[in-house]
Amino acid sequence: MERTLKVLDGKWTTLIVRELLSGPKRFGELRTALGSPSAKTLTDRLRALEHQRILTRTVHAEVPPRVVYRLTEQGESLSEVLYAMLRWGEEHPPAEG
Amino acid sequence: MERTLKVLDGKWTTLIVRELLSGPKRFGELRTALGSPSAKTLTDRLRALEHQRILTRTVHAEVPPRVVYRLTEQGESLSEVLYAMLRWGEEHPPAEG
DNA sequence: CCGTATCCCGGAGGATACTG
DNA sequence: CAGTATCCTCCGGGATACGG
Repeated sequence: MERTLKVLDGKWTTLIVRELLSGPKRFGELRTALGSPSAKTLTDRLRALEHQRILTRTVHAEVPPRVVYRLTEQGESLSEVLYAMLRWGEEHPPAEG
Repeated sequence: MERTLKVLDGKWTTLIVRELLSGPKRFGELRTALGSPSAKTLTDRLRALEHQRILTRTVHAEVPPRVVYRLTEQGESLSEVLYAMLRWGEEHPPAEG
């Protein structure tokens, strides 16, 4: 469990993975979809996920540059965890004051 | 999903829930089992979980005092999420350097 | 035993300016 | 477009001392 908690650590990490479950996305697409975290923060999280082999980073040599992030097989397997989270959240709305 | 992320937020929260899945525990038992987080931190997290109806806090009027934390039905239902985390962690060990 | 009250620190994350 | 480079803020969490 500690392993999973470490991989999904950080304010944006889980949301990044969720976003990529619907297919590879560019840096800018991710920023917009997530609600515009700072570029620094997004870069930091993406690099961490890359080092943990959760996603791959592909730079296309074009002008302007195009950088695509794609989940690895390991990354996609996190869908099991995210789906459990989704289910729980749907079935247990916040308590009233 | 945001709901689940909010409930499980914090360095110790998920581990607290895991610990309580094996049955109600006292404050001191939790501290020991978790590896001695500070009393302040543990109290903060337990209070947050209590407000979110994930667990209940029962004070037994004895000397010395005995305070027992027990998962609610909602809290126990988080086992689905934690189990998915456990499974993923077991099946995907850390990548080599 | 189970906290509360203070004080403190590191580091995640944001704001802004700049670059290949 | 997709970052880097800097600087800064905020606050979760730890350390310590004390209280019911």
